Amino acid sequence: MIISTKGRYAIRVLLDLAERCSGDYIPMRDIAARQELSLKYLERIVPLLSKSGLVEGVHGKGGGYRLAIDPGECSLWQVLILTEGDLAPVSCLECGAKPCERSAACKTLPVWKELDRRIRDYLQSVTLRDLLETNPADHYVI
Amino acid sequence: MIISTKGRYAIRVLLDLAERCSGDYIPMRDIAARQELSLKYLERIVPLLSKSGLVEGVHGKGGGYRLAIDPGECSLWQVLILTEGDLAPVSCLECGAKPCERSAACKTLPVWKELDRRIRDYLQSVTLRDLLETNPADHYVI
DNA sequence: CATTTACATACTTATTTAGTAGGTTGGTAG
DNA sequence: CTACCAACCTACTAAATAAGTATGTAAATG
Repeated sequence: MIISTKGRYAIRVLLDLAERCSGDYIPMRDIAARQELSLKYLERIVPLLSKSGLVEGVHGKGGGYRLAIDPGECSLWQVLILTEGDLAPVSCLECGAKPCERSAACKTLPVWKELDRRIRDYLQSVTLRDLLETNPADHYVI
Repeated sequence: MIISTKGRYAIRVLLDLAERCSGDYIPMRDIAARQELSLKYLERIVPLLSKSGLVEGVHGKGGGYRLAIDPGECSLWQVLILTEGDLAPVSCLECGAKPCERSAACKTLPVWKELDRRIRDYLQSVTLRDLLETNPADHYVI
């Protein structure tokens, strides 16, 4: 598993916000209820999105969150690196990993790099808007 | 991280065996030394490959392991599912995960399925032989 | 029978995951 | 001004996973 609940929930919150972007602020309490997720847990996740300017939060009555970006301009990759920190498929590619002495001769490293690239490419190619337009019923398992 | 040391070490062991497949049995002690990996840890990993017929082990003096398959016929995916059990990018896709009640309406699920498919496709497309032929120096980071 | 090597089981230590608990800060309505 | 609401912060916890170690047993060879 590369992507934990943190990243998945973050995307669901953003989609929920995108689906009802009237300009009003939507309290996390509502989103947690709709998405059937722990409010307390979401309250730990969403500030990560807030700090990076993906959403803006307003305190107090009538407050809540509002999408601060165009869903078409926000890729899943962008969201996931905020919450997961890193999506490296192997620990040797994690940012901050101490450089491996065998890397120059490592026959497997190129595969991990290519896998990493493919994962990043795909997740960068999918935006929140793409998911909004998705009708899950259109997809069937092959 | 989807792929732990278990899977990565398994591949390195298989490559080591493939590089010197004279028909002789090669003791894990030698491979551990060459690859600079813990012998004891490898002794826990390699039986997984042995049970599935990727390698054959022979006890006693002159014993060790020998590749039992054609490196060109063995994909990395095949090796990794043996050692990792599962390479699902999200827990909802892990085999044995309890089916999610929201899955029919879940707008994110198709993305995870497609990501899963791309990871599997790539890892199925790379064989041990491909890695043998690899000269790591040919690859540069972009 | 002694040595060598594969194979098995149980433990350990650190980290990560998926939250909970309990508060503080800032803004709104009455 | 005060009650309320909602964002935000910090610390904690329980369970699982990762990455090994330790200590054996089983089988083959010389």
